Amino acid sequence: MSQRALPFDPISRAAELWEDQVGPSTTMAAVTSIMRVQQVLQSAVDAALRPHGLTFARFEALVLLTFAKRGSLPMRVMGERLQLHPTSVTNIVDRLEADGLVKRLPHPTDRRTTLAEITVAGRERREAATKAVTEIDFGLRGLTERQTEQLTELLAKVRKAVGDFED
Amino acid sequence: MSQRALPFDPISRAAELWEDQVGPSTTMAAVTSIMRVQQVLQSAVDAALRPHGLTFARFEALVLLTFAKRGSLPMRVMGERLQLHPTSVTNIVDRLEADGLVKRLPHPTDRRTTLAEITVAGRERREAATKAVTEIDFGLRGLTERQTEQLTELLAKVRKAVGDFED
DNA sequence: CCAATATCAGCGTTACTGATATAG
DNA sequence: CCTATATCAGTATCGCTGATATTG
Repeated sequence: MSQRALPFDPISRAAELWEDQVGPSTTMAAVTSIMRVQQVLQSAVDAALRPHGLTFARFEALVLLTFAKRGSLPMRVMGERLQLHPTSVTNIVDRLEADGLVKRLPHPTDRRTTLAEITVAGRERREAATKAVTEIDFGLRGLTERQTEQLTELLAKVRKAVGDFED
Repeated sequence: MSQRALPFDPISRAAELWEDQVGPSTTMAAVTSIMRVQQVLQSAVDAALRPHGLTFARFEALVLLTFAKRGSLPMRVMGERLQLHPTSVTNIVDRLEADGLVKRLPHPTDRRTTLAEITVAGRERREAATKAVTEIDFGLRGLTERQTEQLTELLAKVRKAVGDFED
């Protein structure tokens, strides 16, 4: 993150100037807002996870494996679900494996693919980490339950329109 | 970005499992959604800006300077407005200056501070880049004008609650 | 012969820490 | 003496490209 609070809303200010000098500002304001909030949430969550030796990306990977039937998934599938580049999956699993939270296993039938399986230590770490992030509400504040759901719904429209999923 | 569309909404799916096995999922779903959408927008915007030799961070810096009275601002102020770490400001201004889009100037009264001033080339580049990102609507799709405004409003609540600004 | 999976080396970007020089 | 501003060196994360080995 950084610095202190500004005495005005920088995005709203920028939107006014943009409207005057550039053009319609609705989209620009929304996009800038998402960028800013993401940054805030990311650093809040990372700070909460740091004592547990995890980043949000690694935490998400652990959660995904926790939910998997046998606690394991092909690395390709992990990348698909988490929207990660194949090399990023390799990197994240590397780090998790080095910490003993995940174990690489050969796929029973397809010898090209590698399974990542969460270990007992991984499940324990995931649980402690979950406690840490839920305690700070993932850094998200200022919204009612209803508004939080509204936000998720609006973002789902975007994700769908952008081809994140079909349904 | 990565890969193809999933046949289901991965966040909605994760929320169900989270609800069953972990706890309330409202906040988690919203935060994950923001992270995902930010990622999508970031890569869309960066792709549009790449031909212009800019990243979104550098583009934002150029826009900020465009709006400044004399086209210049102290680097500290830039960091404040853009919520950037001081070393990131140095880095970004370095790159912009190397491309001739910005020029460092001594502050007239306070000799500790350095001004970054946008050049004529910088203004031209900003304009071309603006065209590029507005043409793709900053990567934002699937929302009506009203919904886009709603999104901005919800995120403003968060930014305010989180101390991004006072007002 | 072609496609898929995972890895590796390497590059670019940004965030951060800690240290430093200069100036108020 | 203390604080503020900007920079530098160095580290970590992550995204991506291009290349490679292995397997289907």
